[in-house]
Amino acid sequence: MTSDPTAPATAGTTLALIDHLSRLGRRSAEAHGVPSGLRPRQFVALTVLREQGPVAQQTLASALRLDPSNLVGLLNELEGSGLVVRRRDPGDRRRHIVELAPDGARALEAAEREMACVEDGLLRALSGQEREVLHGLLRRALGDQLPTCAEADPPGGC
Amino acid sequence: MTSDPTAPATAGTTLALIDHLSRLGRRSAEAHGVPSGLRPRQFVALTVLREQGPVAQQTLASALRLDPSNLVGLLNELEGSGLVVRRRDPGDRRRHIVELAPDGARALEAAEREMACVEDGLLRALSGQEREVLHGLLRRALGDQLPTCAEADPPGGC
DNA sequence: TATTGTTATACTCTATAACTATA
DNA sequence: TATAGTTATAGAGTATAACAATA
Repeated sequence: MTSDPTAPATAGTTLALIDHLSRLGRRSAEAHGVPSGLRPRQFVALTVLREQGPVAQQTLASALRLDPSNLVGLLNELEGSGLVVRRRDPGDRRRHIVELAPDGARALEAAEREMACVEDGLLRALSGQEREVLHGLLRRALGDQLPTCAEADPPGGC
Repeated sequence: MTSDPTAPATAGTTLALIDHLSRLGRRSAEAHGVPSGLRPRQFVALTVLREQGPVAQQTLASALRLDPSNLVGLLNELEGSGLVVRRRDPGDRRRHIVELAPDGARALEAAEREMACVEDGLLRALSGQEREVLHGLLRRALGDQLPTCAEADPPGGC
Protein backbone atom coordinates (compact mmCIF):
# COMPACT_ATOMS: atom_id res chain seq x y z
CA MET A 1 0.00 0.00 0.00
CA THR A 2 2.73 2.42 0.95
CA SER A 3 4.65 3.68 -2.01
CA ASP A 4 7.73 4.20 0.13
CA PRO A 5 9.40 1.03 1.36
CA THR A 6 11.29 2.97 4.04
CA ALA A 7 8.02 3.72 5.83
CA PRO A 8 6.58 0.31 6.71
CA ALA A 9 3.52 -0.96 8.43
CA THR A 10 4.04 1.38 11.34
CA ALA A 11 3.27 4.41 9.20
CA GLY A 12 0.53 6.62 10.51
CA THR A 13 0.41 5.17 13.99
CA THR A 14 3.58 6.44 15.61
CA LEU A 15 2.16 9.89 16.20
CA ALA A 16 -0.81 8.35 17.94
CA LEU A 17 1.56 6.54 20.29
CA ILE A 18 3.49 9.73 20.94
CA ASP A 19 0.29 11.58 21.60
CA HIS A 20 -0.85 8.97 24.03
CA LEU A 21 2.46 8.79 25.83
CA SER A 22 2.44 12.54 26.11
CA ARG A 23 -0.98 12.36 27.71
CA LEU A 24 0.16 9.71 30.15
CA GLY A 25 3.15 11.84 31.05
CA ARG A 26 1.04 14.87 31.74
CA ARG A 27 -1.41 12.96 33.88
CA SER A 28 1.31 11.19 35.77
CA ALA A 29 3.14 14.45 36.39
CA GLU A 30 -0.04 16.01 37.70
CA ALA A 31 -0.69 13.00 39.89
CA HIS A 32 2.79 13.24 41.35
CA GLY A 33 2.24 16.95 41.79
CA VAL A 34 5.19 18.76 40.33
CA PRO A 35 6.75 20.40 43.34
CA SER A 36 7.99 23.55 41.68
CA GLY A 37 4.48 23.97 40.34
CA LEU A 38 5.94 24.09 36.87
CA ARG A 39 3.55 23.16 34.13
CA PRO A 40 4.74 21.35 31.02
CA ARG A 41 5.18 24.40 28.86
CA GLN A 42 6.86 26.37 31.60
CA PHE A 43 9.22 23.48 32.04
CA VAL A 44 10.06 23.36 28.36
CA ALA A 45 10.38 27.13 28.19
CA LEU A 46 12.95 27.18 30.99
CA THR A 47 14.82 24.33 29.33
CA VAL A 48 15.07 26.23 26.07
CA LEU A 49 16.18 29.36 27.90
CA ARG A 50 18.93 27.43 29.63
CA GLU A 51 20.13 25.84 26.39
CA GLN A 52 19.85 28.99 24.32
CA GLY A 53 20.66 31.78 26.67
CA PRO A 54 18.85 35.10 26.28
CA VAL A 55 16.47 35.24 23.33
CA ALA A 56 13.77 37.51 21.99
CA GLN A 57 10.24 36.60 22.92
CA GLN A 58 9.25 35.88 19.39
CA THR A 59 12.18 33.53 18.92
CA LEU A 60 11.20 31.70 22.04
CA ALA A 61 7.60 31.48 20.88
CA SER A 62 8.58 29.97 17.58
CA ALA A 63 10.95 27.56 19.29
CA LEU A 64 8.10 26.38 21.50
CA ARG A 65 5.65 26.40 18.60
CA LEU A 66 3.56 28.58 20.82
CA ASP A 67 1.66 31.58 19.62
CA PRO A 68 3.45 34.77 20.78
CA SER A 69 0.26 35.97 22.42
CA ASN A 70 0.15 32.85 24.57
CA LEU A 71 3.74 33.23 25.54
CA VAL A 72 2.96 36.55 27.17
CA GLY A 73 0.96 35.05 29.98
CA LEU A 74 3.40 32.22 30.40
CA LEU A 75 6.29 34.63 30.83
CA ASN A 76 4.26 36.88 33.09
CA GLU A 77 3.87 34.00 35.50
CA LEU A 78 7.49 32.97 35.26
CA GLU A 79 8.67 36.54 35.70
CA GLY A 80 6.27 37.02 38.59
CA SER A 81 7.87 34.05 40.30
CA GLY A 82 11.32 35.44 39.59
CA LEU A 83 12.27 32.52 37.34
CA VAL A 84 12.97 34.59 34.24
CA VAL A 85 13.87 38.19 33.52
CA ARG A 86 12.60 40.36 30.69
CA ARG A 87 14.52 43.39 29.48
CA ARG A 88 14.37 45.61 26.44
CA ASP A 89 16.76 45.04 23.60
CA PRO A 90 18.83 48.28 23.46
CA GLY A 91 19.33 47.76 19.74
CA ASP A 92 15.63 47.42 18.93
CA ARG A 93 13.44 48.75 21.67
CA ARG A 94 10.47 46.77 20.43
CA ARG A 95 12.10 43.55 21.45
CA HIS A 96 12.00 41.91 24.83
CA ILE A 97 15.00 39.79 25.66
CA VAL A 98 14.09 36.92 27.94
CA GLU A 99 16.67 35.34 30.17
CA LEU A 100 16.76 32.57 32.76
CA ALA A 101 17.08 33.92 36.30
CA PRO A 102 19.14 32.09 38.94
CA ASP A 103 15.95 31.03 40.70
CA GLY A 104 14.71 29.72 37.38
CA ALA A 105 17.78 27.55 36.96
CA ARG A 106 17.25 26.11 40.41
CA ALA A 107 13.55 25.50 39.81
CA LEU A 108 14.37 23.82 36.53
CA GLU A 109 16.80 21.44 38.16
CA ALA A 110 14.28 20.56 40.81
CA ALA A 111 11.61 19.97 38.17
CA GLU A 112 14.01 17.81 36.20
CA ARG A 113 14.62 15.59 39.18
CA GLU A 114 10.89 15.25 39.64
CA MET A 115 10.30 14.60 35.94
CA ALA A 116 13.04 12.00 35.93
CA CYS A 117 10.97 10.19 38.51
CA VAL A 118 7.78 10.42 36.50
CA GLU A 119 9.66 9.37 33.40
CA ASP A 120 11.08 6.42 35.23
CA GLY A 121 7.60 5.16 35.97
CA LEU A 122 6.40 5.79 32.46
CA LEU A 123 9.30 4.16 30.68
CA ARG A 124 9.86 1.40 33.16
CA ALA A 125 9.35 -1.19 30.42
CA LEU A 126 12.51 0.07 28.74
CA SER A 127 16.10 -0.51 29.81
CA GLY A 128 18.45 2.38 30.40
CA GLN A 129 20.08 1.80 27.07
CA GLU A 130 16.75 1.70 25.28
CA ARG A 131 15.77 4.95 26.92
CA GLU A 132 18.91 6.51 25.59
CA VAL A 133 18.08 5.26 22.12
CA LEU A 134 14.57 6.63 22.44
CA HIS A 135 15.86 9.94 23.65
CA GLY A 136 18.34 10.12 20.81
CA LEU A 137 15.75 9.32 18.17
CA LEU A 138 13.32 11.90 19.51
CA ARG A 139 16.03 14.48 19.65
CA ARG A 140 17.11 13.76 16.12
CA ALA A 141 13.54 13.86 14.93
CA LEU A 142 13.19 17.28 16.49
CA GLY A 143 16.13 18.54 14.52
CA ASP A 144 19.13 17.15 16.27
CA GLN A 145 18.75 19.77 18.96
CA LEU A 146 16.29 21.30 21.34
CA PRO A 147 13.30 23.04 19.78
CA THR A 148 15.34 25.99 18.69
CA CYS A 149 15.17 26.84 15.06
CA ALA A 150 11.80 27.68 13.60
CA GLU A 151 11.79 24.83 11.15
CA ALA A 152 8.89 25.68 8.96
CA ASP A 153 6.25 23.06 8.38
CA PRO A 154 7.62 20.63 5.84
CA PRO A 155 6.65 21.71 2.34
CA GLY A 156 6.92 18.01 1.50
CA GLY A 157 5.04 16.36 -1.29
CA CYS A 158 1.95 15.45 0.67
CA MET B 1 23.84 13.07 40.41
CA THR B 2 21.56 10.28 39.38
CA SER B 3 21.58 7.41 41.79
CA ASP B 4 20.59 4.99 39.07
CA PRO B 5 23.22 4.37 36.42
CA THR B 6 20.63 2.93 34.02
CA ALA B 7 18.96 6.34 33.77
CA PRO B 8 21.69 8.61 32.47
CA ALA B 9 21.95 12.26 31.59
CA THR B 10 18.79 12.09 29.52
CA ALA B 11 16.65 11.57 32.57
CA GLY B 12 13.86 14.04 32.99
CA THR B 13 14.00 15.46 29.51
CA THR B 14 12.56 12.70 27.36
CA LEU B 15 9.01 13.48 28.33
CA ALA B 16 9.54 17.08 27.32
CA LEU B 17 10.67 15.92 23.89
CA ILE B 18 7.66 13.65 23.60
CA ASP B 19 5.36 16.44 24.65
CA HIS B 20 6.87 18.76 22.10
CA LEU B 21 6.74 16.22 19.31
CA SER B 22 3.14 15.55 20.15
CA ARG B 23 2.42 19.25 19.84
CA LEU B 24 4.18 19.43 16.49
CA GLY B 25 2.18 16.48 15.27
CA ARG B 26 -1.09 18.03 16.27
CA ARG B 27 -0.29 21.34 14.63
CA SER B 28 1.02 19.71 11.50
CA ALA B 29 -2.06 17.52 11.26
CA GLU B 30 -4.28 20.56 11.63
CA ALA B 31 -2.27 22.43 9.03
CA HIS B 32 -2.66 19.57 6.60
CA GLY B 33 -6.32 19.46 7.44
CA VAL B 34 -7.22 15.91 8.29
CA PRO B 35 -9.64 14.97 5.53
CA SER B 36 -11.88 12.70 7.53
CA GLY B 37 -12.14 15.50 10.06
CA LEU B 38 -10.94 13.09 12.69
CA ARG B 39 -9.37 14.72 15.71
CA PRO B 40 -6.52 13.05 17.55
CA ARG B 41 -8.61 11.37 20.20
CA GLN B 42 -11.20 10.21 17.74
CA PHE B 43 -8.42 8.73 15.70
CA VAL B 44 -6.99 6.88 18.68
CA ALA B 45 -10.43 5.75 19.78
CA LEU B 46 -11.17 4.19 16.42
CA THR B 47 -7.76 2.53 16.44
CA VAL B 48 -8.43 0.94 19.79
CA LEU B 49 -11.86 -0.20 18.67
CA ARG B 50 -10.38 -1.86 15.63
CA GLU B 51 -7.69 -3.62 17.65
CA GLN B 52 -9.97 -4.61 20.49
CA GLY B 53 -13.28 -5.23 18.89
CA PRO B 54 -16.45 -4.34 20.81
CA VAL B 55 -15.82 -3.02 24.31
CA ALA B 56 -17.75 -1.37 27.09
CA GLN B 57 -17.55 2.40 27.21
CA GLN B 58 -15.78 2.40 30.52
CA THR B 59 -13.13 0.02 29.26
CA LEU B 60 -12.56 2.24 26.28
CA ALA B 61 -12.31 5.29 28.51
CA SER B 62 -9.70 3.70 30.69
CA ALA B 63 -7.77 2.50 27.66
CA LEU B 64 -7.69 6.04 26.35
CA ARG B 65 -6.98 7.48 29.79
CA LEU B 66 -9.97 9.62 29.17
CA ASP B 67 -12.59 10.42 31.74
CA PRO B 68 -15.79 8.46 30.98
CA SER B 69 -17.77 11.69 30.96
CA ASN B 70 -15.57 13.06 28.21
CA LEU B 71 -15.89 9.93 26.18
CA VAL B 72 -19.63 10.46 25.92
CA GLY B 73 -19.35 13.48 23.67
CA LEU B 74 -16.60 11.90 21.65
CA LEU B 75 -18.72 8.83 20.96
CA ASN B 76 -21.78 10.95 20.27
CA GLU B 77 -19.94 12.61 17.43
CA LEU B 78 -18.54 9.38 16.11
CA GLU B 79 -21.92 7.69 16.31
CA GLY B 80 -23.57 10.69 14.71
CA SER B 81 -21.21 10.31 11.79
CA GLY B 82 -21.92 6.61 11.63
CA LEU B 83 -18.35 5.64 12.47
CA VAL B 84 -19.18 3.65 15.59
CA VAL B 85 -22.23 1.84 16.93
CA ARG B 86 -23.45 1.75 20.51
CA ARG B 87 -25.71 -1.01 21.77
CA ARG B 88 -26.83 -2.21 25.16
CA ASP B 89 -25.14 -5.18 26.72
CA PRO B 90 -27.93 -7.79 27.01
CA GLY B 91 -26.23 -9.24 30.05
CA ASP B 92 -26.03 -5.95 31.94
CA ARG B 93 -28.35 -3.37 30.53
CA ARG B 94 -26.40 -0.55 32.15
CA ARG B 95 -23.50 -1.15 29.83
CA HIS B 96 -23.03 0.26 26.38
CA ILE B 97 -21.01 -1.87 24.01
CA VAL B 98 -19.16 0.24 21.49
CA GLU B 99 -18.18 -1.17 18.14
CA LEU B 100 -16.44 0.07 15.03
CA ALA B 101 -18.85 0.56 12.13
CA PRO B 102 -17.85 -0.22 8.55
CA ASP B 103 -17.74 3.50 7.78
CA GLY B 104 -15.52 3.92 10.80
CA ALA B 105 -13.06 1.38 9.51
CA ARG B 106 -12.92 3.19 6.20
CA ALA B 107 -12.50 6.60 7.84
CA LEU B 108 -9.75 5.18 10.02
CA GLU B 109 -7.84 3.87 7.03
CA ALA B 110 -8.16 7.22 5.28
CA ALA B 111 -6.98 9.03 8.39
CA GLU B 112 -4.05 6.66 8.70
CA ARG B 113 -2.94 7.41 5.18
CA GLU B 114 -3.15 11.09 5.98
CA MET B 115 -1.35 10.68 9.27
CA ALA B 116 1.37 8.65 7.59
CA CYS B 117 1.97 11.69 5.47
CA VAL B 118 2.13 14.05 8.43
CA GLU B 119 4.35 11.61 10.24
CA ASP B 120 6.61 11.40 7.27
CA GLY B 121 7.20 15.11 7.44
CA LEU B 122 7.69 15.12 11.16
CA LEU B 123 10.11 12.20 11.29
CA ARG B 124 11.89 12.96 8.06
CA ALA B 125 15.19 13.18 9.95
CA LEU B 126 14.91 9.48 10.72
CA SER B 127 15.43 6.57 8.37
CA GLY B 128 12.77 3.97 7.88
CA GLN B 129 14.63 1.58 10.13
CA GLU B 130 14.99 4.19 12.84
CA ARG B 131 11.30 4.92 12.67
CA GLU B 132 10.61 1.27 13.22
CA VAL B 133 12.87 1.28 16.24
CA LEU B 134 11.16 4.38 17.56
CA HIS B 135 7.75 2.85 16.99
CA GLY B 136 8.81 -0.34 18.74
CA LEU B 137 10.20 1.48 21.75
CA LEU B 138 7.11 3.61 22.13
CA ARG B 139 4.91 0.58 21.83
CA ARG B 140 6.90 -1.33 24.40
CA ALA B 141 6.85 1.66 26.73
CA LEU B 142 3.08 1.71 26.42
CA GLY B 143 2.85 -1.88 27.52
CA ASP B 144 3.85 -3.85 24.49
CA GLN B 145 0.45 -3.24 22.96
CA LEU B 146 -2.03 -0.57 22.14
CA PRO B 147 -3.44 1.40 25.06
CA THR B 148 -5.61 -1.44 26.18
CA CYS B 149 -5.19 -2.50 29.72
CA ALA B 150 -5.83 0.04 32.42
CA GLU B 151 -2.33 -0.06 33.75
CA ALA B 152 -2.65 1.87 36.96
CA ASP B 153 -0.25 4.68 37.61
CA PRO B 154 3.00 3.14 38.72
CA PRO B 155 3.07 2.79 42.48
CA GLY B 156 6.85 3.06 42.07
CA GLY B 157 9.13 4.35 44.74
CA CYS B 158 8.96 7.99 43.76
C1' DT C 1 4.15 50.61 6.44
C1' DA C 2 6.09 46.59 9.02
C1' DT C 3 7.22 44.41 13.33
C1' DT C 4 7.24 43.25 18.59
C1' DG C 5 4.81 42.53 22.15
C1' DT C 6 0.25 42.89 24.31
C1' DT C 7 -4.80 42.53 25.15
C1' DA C 8 -9.34 40.53 24.30
C1' DT C 9 -12.14 36.90 22.77
C1' DA C 10 -13.67 32.38 21.48
C1' DC C 11 -13.18 27.64 21.06
C1' DT C 12 -11.42 23.07 22.40
C1' DC C 13 -9.94 19.79 25.81
C1' DT C 14 -10.36 17.93 30.21
C1' DA C 15 -11.62 17.10 35.21
C1' DT C 16 -15.15 17.13 38.73
C1' DA C 17 -19.51 16.54 40.61
C1' DA C 18 -24.44 15.68 40.36
C1' DC C 19 -27.99 12.95 38.04
C1' DT C 20 -30.51 8.47 35.73
C1' DA C 21 -31.19 3.86 35.00
C1' DT C 22 -30.06 -0.37 35.93
C1' DA C 23 -28.16 -3.94 39.11
C1' DT D 1 -26.15 0.36 47.94
C1' DA D 2 -23.24 0.26 44.02
C1' DT D 3 -22.21 0.74 39.01
C1' DA D 4 -22.49 2.51 33.79
C1' DG D 5 -23.44 6.07 31.45
C1' DT D 6 -24.93 10.87 31.10
C1' DT D 7 -25.29 15.86 31.94
C1' DA D 8 -23.59 20.34 33.60
C1' DT D 9 -20.08 23.22 34.94
C1' DA D 10 -15.58 25.11 35.49
C1' DG D 11 -10.88 25.48 34.43
C1' DA D 12 -6.82 25.06 31.51
C1' DG D 13 -4.71 25.48 26.76
C1' DT D 14 -4.64 27.52 22.50
C1' DA D 15 -5.71 30.19 18.18
C1' DT D 16 -7.26 34.48 16.15
C1' DA D 17 -7.80 39.25 15.65
C1' DA D 18 -7.25 43.94 17.09
C1' DC D 19 -4.21 47.25 19.43
C1' DA D 20 0.17 50.01 21.22
C1' DA D 21 4.85 51.21 20.75
C1' DT D 22 8.77 51.26 17.97
C1' DA D 23 11.23 50.78 13.67
